[in-house]
Amino acid sequence: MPKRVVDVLVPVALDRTYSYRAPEELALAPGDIVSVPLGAREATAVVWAENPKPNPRLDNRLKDVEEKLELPPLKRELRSFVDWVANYTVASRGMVLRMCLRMGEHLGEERERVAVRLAGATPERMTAARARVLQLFADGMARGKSEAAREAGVSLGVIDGLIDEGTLEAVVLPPQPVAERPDPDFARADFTSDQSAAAAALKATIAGGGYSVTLVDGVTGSGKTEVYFEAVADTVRRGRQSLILMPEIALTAQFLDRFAARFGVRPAEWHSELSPRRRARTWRAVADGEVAVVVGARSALFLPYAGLGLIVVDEEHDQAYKQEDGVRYHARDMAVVRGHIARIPVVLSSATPSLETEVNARRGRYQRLALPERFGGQLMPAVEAIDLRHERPPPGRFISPPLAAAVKTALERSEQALFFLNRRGYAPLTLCRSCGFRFACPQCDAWLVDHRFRRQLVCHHCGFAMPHPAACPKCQAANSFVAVGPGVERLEEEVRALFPQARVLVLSSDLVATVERLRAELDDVAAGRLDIVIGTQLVAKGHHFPKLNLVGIVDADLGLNNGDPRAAERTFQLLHQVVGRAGRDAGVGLGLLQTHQPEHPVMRALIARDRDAFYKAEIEARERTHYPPFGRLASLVVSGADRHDAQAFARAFARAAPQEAVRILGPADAPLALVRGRHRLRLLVKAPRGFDLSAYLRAWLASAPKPKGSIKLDIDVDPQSFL
DNA sequence: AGCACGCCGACT
DNA sequence: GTCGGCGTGCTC
Repeated sequence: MPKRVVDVLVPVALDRTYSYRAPEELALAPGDIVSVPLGAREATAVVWAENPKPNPRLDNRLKDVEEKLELPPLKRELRSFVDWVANYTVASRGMVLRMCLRMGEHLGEERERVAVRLAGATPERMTAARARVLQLFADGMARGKSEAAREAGVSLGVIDGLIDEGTLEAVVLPPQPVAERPDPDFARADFTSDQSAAAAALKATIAGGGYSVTLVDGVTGSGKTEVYFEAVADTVRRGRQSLILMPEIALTAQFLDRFAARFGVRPAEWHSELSPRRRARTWRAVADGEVAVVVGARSALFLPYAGLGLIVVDEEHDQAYKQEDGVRYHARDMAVVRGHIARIPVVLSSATPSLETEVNARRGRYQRLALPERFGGQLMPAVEAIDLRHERPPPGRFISPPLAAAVKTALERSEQALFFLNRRGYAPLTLCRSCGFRFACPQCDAWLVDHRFRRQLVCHHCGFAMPHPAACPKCQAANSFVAVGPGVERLEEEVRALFPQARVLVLSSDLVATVERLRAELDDVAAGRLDIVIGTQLVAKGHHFPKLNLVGIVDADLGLNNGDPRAAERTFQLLHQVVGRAGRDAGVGLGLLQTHQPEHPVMRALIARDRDAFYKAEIEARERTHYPPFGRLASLVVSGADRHDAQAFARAFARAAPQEAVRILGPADAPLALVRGRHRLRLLVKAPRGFDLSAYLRAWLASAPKPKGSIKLDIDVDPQSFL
């Protein structure tokens, strides 16, 4: 009697399942997590299906399933989701499964947590630092070492010294639970009538528990979060799990505290910076259903929830939801898919919805809950343009006289001002005044950005960096370099010259030493210990600055003219968000946009505070050009070490395209034709709305030549970025 | 994605 | 003579 055979999906770059013999004693069923031999190694894999009729040609090649792991099986809901995502993104099912199994080293012992507490003996020598530590520990509580050092405001050395003296002792703590049970009734929200109405409507929508998509649409400060917290509370009451997706997890300490203020405890976190052990424990706790609420970055969408009951996508328009390497998926879109498969409600939240979501809401496919007012009666900031064609900054400067005057006034009123410039470093281009030489990256199609703080010229695409040379590499001229264009570091020089008395902080991702340090700096701003903040995108997100009343956008046109079909949408969303930082507690704020094109629909909509006008114009433009969501796109990027090989392959590949209702553009040089020493060509597939692009691409791949050697083909269904 | 197998350069 | 570079191809 031949053994039973099961088909197993292994988490490697394979689309197919492999068949294995199933030893009777393992009693395997679909979803079981197993260990199987794969080539020379062992792989943790998942039983995908029973195989009643194994291929006879495989008879003598079949291996046995090694063991069934002591883990909850993957539910059918998650398995269907894996199949769906793989099919849609044209990725292998194995690679999608891998995202679900990213649990790190789930086996092995729990590492001991060591804390310190008061042991009794007073130290022989008393110092001010030691006194602060003793005062902190006077309550008899045990604390983590670094935590204690931070709270007492001393270095770790002081704590260690006290342990050596026997004043403090180290104790082993029980493992910290992944998350405590949130209490849905911990704190009642104090709602405005708008919020109450929205919360009631949302609760009514999700009461049935079935699939639905709701857009919570409201400006920053209108209380969207508190409204969807009510949906989370109801989901907790029903004993189901909630997932809150966030674009950036590193910066959400404030968010976690807000959650704790409503539910009494912090939620479980899931993001790339979790330690392997914490990751493993969280994975397990999610799978066991011990965790009620997960707040996570996009990868949290692939966790094996025991009983998922709600998905919230916060800031649903954020670009960070698109995974740009490996399996290229959009977490917001896939959240809707998972919600559909799991038959649960999905909540999207945004002040500036993506065009896709806005169109779905207008068509009634998504329910819209509008929160038109700011919480506490604050008004949205006034927005004005500064026309750079008439109001020119002095030569080599970037702050126009009216913007400088407005900042001066704000400072005189003891208010804070923010300069927003979405460009890191000192200057985006350096050239030689005597011969015209420009510093370019040797392996990318990009200029090197001058980073004076790091004393380097840096490529923002591959990370290449070189010291700033003393003389021109081409004509040997000394002291002949000119910095062209502004970056935040250069802006800082200008700001310090204009406002020598002001306390200035530059916030830029490359200047962030640690997340802790950044949080401290953000707290300094919030507490009013700084007067002027100069920031990149980093300041647009997630942090509340109560004393900030003026926002100056140094280059509102930046990012508008790069040929990206989503440029207008992105610029609108970003500028809207940044301008919204102004005047959150201190009366009416002001946003000033320095622009060369005040007539542009983006600027006009921002100035008129007429969001609808922007959506109307942009929807019309997309409809006319058949761009998403009124048509579908896929991008195929061919790259290779040799330009001619890459070009030859791209052409041969294009010739193999099946003839259907699609238009194929290219191959043409990709917008960044050279990255990390690889030449890139792009094919763009434009298809009508509702066209099955994935099936088309799969058919194409099957009949087209396969990439060989260094040639690589990257497929991106629904591309977000055109760079 | 790993990992082995395989065929050409600088070392014990 | 071998160690090892990473190109190619397979994994039930």
